[in-house]
Amino acid sequence: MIFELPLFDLRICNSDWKQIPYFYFFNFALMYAYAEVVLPLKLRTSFTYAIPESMQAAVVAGVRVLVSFGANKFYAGMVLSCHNQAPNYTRIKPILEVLDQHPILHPPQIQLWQWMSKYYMSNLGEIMDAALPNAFKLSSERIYQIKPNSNWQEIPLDADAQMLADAIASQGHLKSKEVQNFFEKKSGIALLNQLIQLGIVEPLEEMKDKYVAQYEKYIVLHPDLKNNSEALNTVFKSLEKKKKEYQVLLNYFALSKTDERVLKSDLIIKSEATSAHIKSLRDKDILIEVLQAKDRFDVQVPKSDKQVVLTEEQQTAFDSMKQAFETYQTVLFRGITGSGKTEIYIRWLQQIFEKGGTALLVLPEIALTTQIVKRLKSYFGESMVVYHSLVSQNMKYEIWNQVAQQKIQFIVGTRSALFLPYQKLDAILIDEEHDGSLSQMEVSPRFNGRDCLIYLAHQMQSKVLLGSATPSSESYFNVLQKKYGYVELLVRYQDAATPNIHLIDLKEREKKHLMKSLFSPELFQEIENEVEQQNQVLLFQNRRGYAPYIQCETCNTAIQCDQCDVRLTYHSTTNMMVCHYCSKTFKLKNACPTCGAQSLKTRGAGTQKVEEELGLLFPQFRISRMDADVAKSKKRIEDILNAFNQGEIDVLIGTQMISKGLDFEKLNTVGVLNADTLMSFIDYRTHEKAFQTLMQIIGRAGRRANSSSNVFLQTYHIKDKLLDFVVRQDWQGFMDFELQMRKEFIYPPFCTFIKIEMKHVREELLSIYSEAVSKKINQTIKAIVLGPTKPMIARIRNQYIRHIYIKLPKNKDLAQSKIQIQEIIDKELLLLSNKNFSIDIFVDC
DNA sequence: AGCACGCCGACT
DNA sequence: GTCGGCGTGCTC
Repeated sequence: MIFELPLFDLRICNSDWKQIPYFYFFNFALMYAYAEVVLPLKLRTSFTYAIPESMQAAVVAGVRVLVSFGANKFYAGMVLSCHNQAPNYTRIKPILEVLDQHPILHPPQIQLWQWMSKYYMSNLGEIMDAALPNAFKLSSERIYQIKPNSNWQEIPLDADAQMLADAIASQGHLKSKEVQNFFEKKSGIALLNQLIQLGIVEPLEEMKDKYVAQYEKYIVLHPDLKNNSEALNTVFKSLEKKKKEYQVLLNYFALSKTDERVLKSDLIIKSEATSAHIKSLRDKDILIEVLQAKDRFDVQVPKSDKQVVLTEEQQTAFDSMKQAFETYQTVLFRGITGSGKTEIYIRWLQQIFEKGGTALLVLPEIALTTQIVKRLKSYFGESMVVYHSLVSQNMKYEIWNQVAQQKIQFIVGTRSALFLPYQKLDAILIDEEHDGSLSQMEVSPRFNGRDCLIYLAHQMQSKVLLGSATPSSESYFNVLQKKYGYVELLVRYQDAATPNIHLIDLKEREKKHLMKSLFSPELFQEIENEVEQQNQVLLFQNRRGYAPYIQCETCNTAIQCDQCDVRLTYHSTTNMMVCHYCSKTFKLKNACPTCGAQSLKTRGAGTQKVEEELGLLFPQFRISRMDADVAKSKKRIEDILNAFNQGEIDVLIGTQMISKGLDFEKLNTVGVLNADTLMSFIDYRTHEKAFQTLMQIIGRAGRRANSSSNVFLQTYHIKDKLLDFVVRQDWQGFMDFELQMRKEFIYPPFCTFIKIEMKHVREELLSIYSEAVSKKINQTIKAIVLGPTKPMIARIRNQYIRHIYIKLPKNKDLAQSKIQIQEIIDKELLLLSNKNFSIDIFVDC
């Protein structure tokens, strides 16, 4: 015996010694026969692939591999682990190619994905899809092309087949979808099969990069004209008769002050020109067009060593935060609006970086927080990297790789930044930790980003700072449970006055006929006074459109969407009725569809109506509106905010969108036209969200020192306890009350709350299935099971909906219970003839 | 998810 | 009689 054999586990080699490669004995630690691979599909399991000998060294957890899947698909999958546990099926495909030289995930991410998959009952494939930038995603697509060397032109074909063959030949190739839709009415598949059988066309799997670089057109002044005022003068003179082109050139100079590259679309909009005008200028060698990949938005500020100066109160808060971190890994920091939370973040970050540490700062939707990004950039300059949904795919790819190689010290990002491949983070700061934009609710995987980050922090032993003016009930509960440390900062920076809050009883004002349209006399008066003093007003109405519904005065029916159980919203800008749930639009009718009477009336008020009514009352005011309809582009949002900032708007009307991050000097008055729309009970979180939103809106007013500011809350429910807490700005009181209610009625954080949403086009089938699942869960699991219930909106896009709610006790059985629930859902589905159910599971949302 | 395979209505 | 509709099951 010359060398020692490593310990050998007989279970893992299928007791067939011949199968073990000889080098197995020499390099035991590196030799694995199989890899667990996640594919970017909605499948519940990972898949086992064989690792070819030649790839032994290259296939490790965290690299992407190219694999074949099914009859003829190829995907880039992610290796989760390598092992020698032979699966109990025979057909094991080999990995075809290793796509990454170095892992693009580290152990904390692999752990996180697996935790998320279990905790949120979602598929690993979906998590992978959500986590990776598109540049890392590859999949094959079936295409059809003319067989090389085919003598198809000599084969007689009927007219349609000939047309299809010609199309394929001229296009090079067609996709299945394109073939299907090739002929107006009938499908082209049959003809395609004919062509394949005749040996004219062959199917092929084309690997396609899902990532398409986003290019944008920029306009630059022709180099000959740069710094050549003489030539420029001549050019301007030559354009005297071409007014539009003259305009365009003028606007180019206006826009190019900060950057010589001006976005073509900006220039066109600003000059109210067309691309023809620009083309004309290009032809005259005055402007040139450049194509460039979309940049990350770069705030060009040089790095400085400037120190933050903390006020006495801020310093105290900072010190107690540091102290709290001695005991706790996570600290909740409650800093009221305008108290200067950012200064404290900056100071802490500076201390971390001085020691060579790394940090992640997560902010809500970055679009509205450019101000904070600019400020951070002025402190951290180039060492700070911004990562959010608007960053180009190119840049995301690059940032991802740099993080994986630990080259980045400081990331500022939105929710998606939590997936970056950190190996170690010293600090994770989550600003507005209560904010909804931290969780992904719309599509699976549905997760709470804050909770994922806390899990991640646990993996990496990072300190976590949760900041908010109105912390969430979950985080506050953790403070009460002594799981988190707690720090407050309740003094406004520079003694800015706290706004006065006026509750206004709409019932009473209406009874006395005091209302001026949608405005109480108090709010009306205040708007008038403020604008006259050149101050600005923000009006909040939580509904977009003109009227939330249209009702017939004769038969009292409201007009509904034909595929959802939802009343249609009337939009005055387009003169259409819109379903806010499926986005279907309808022409406005004169007569009631139910009784035929011509007595349709708009009911309620959306932002468009507020805008119109206000315009009628104050025709001289400059009024603007910001809601999802206006703000379809980031540019549009910025334009409105800039205009408001520069005092070009007197009154801004908006939905939730305007409740966040707006800090304006001259904004002293905020009006909430109907606070009740926030409070109509939808789920157990409604009150908490309403409280947070109202507090946030209040925070918009009076961020300037030495001036009194006013907030008007109009409501029909003047006695509502929630409004009482809002008026007193009593977060603590509200939370204590809310937690008491949650405890009494057993809601989170006193249980784990799971919602199962089931949909089907046939209501009877849905009832049968949902009843069965509910009953089974009730029998099998120790939990409170509610439902199935018909939700308030019981049908969307022709699909009927049922909800089952499960309150699981927070104990050791939790993970097991979730598995059981999933099993029941699957098993009951197998018992049914029709399986076209859509089932969505929400955990903790 | 996507795609192949399989069983029933409206057409040549 | 077929074509092609969708409903069902499988993918390492």
